[in-house]
Amino acid sequence: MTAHPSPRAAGPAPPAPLEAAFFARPVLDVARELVGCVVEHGPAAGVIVETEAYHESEPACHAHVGSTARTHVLFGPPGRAYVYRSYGIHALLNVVCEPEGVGAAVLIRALEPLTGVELMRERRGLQREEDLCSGPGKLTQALDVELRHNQVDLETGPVRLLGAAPGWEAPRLAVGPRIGITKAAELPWRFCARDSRHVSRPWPPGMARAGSPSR
DNA sequence: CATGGGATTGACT
DNA sequence: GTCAATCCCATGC
Repeated sequence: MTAHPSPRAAGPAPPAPLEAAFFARPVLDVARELVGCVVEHGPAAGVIVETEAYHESEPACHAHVGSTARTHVLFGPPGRAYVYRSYGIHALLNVVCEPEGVGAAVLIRALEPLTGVELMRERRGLQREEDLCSGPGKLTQALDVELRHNQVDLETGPVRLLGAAPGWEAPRLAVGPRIGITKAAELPWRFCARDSRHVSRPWPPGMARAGSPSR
């Protein structure tokens, strides 16, 4: 608006899109490190505060049955979206991981709203910020992610996955079993930002915790 | 071609 | 705490 824009006037530089090489690694590493990264669709974006890992070697993963019309994308190039309909109602967003040929993905389970919060409120029909993206079906509604985004390249968009948000470079994590599954339910493959009020479910008391996203 | 099972959510007892 | 809504798709006849 004025003649002397300061480099800091617009806030920190937005993170760059994550590249395919980031996702072409063990799915557990990617699931841990995605906490703190940003999902963006047009004007709406949020910081990932909860993920789960899925791998073809265990039966909770859709890729466990092999490559079918539904699971084909899971075996394809890393960094693409796998979006499927859950319980006939909700679209759930995953990122394909591991090298091409290996069926694996990270489920994005919850976000902390970052931009476009009013648009999220309209889409969700709710006001409380903690209710907008605190679940895998909620965040897709808030970001308008649908089945048409299946197989989208998350580096180029329109739905994009960006690097760590400012201040989220190494969030403390809580680790525990995945939610809502009956098979391989014992594996501790769920990763949450510790103490976040935007996770899909309150953290059960006495559950194992870990301090750092990696190493 | 018929059937059944979900990586959920919101409303209700 | 319980439960129904609703649709994609894997499986089996």
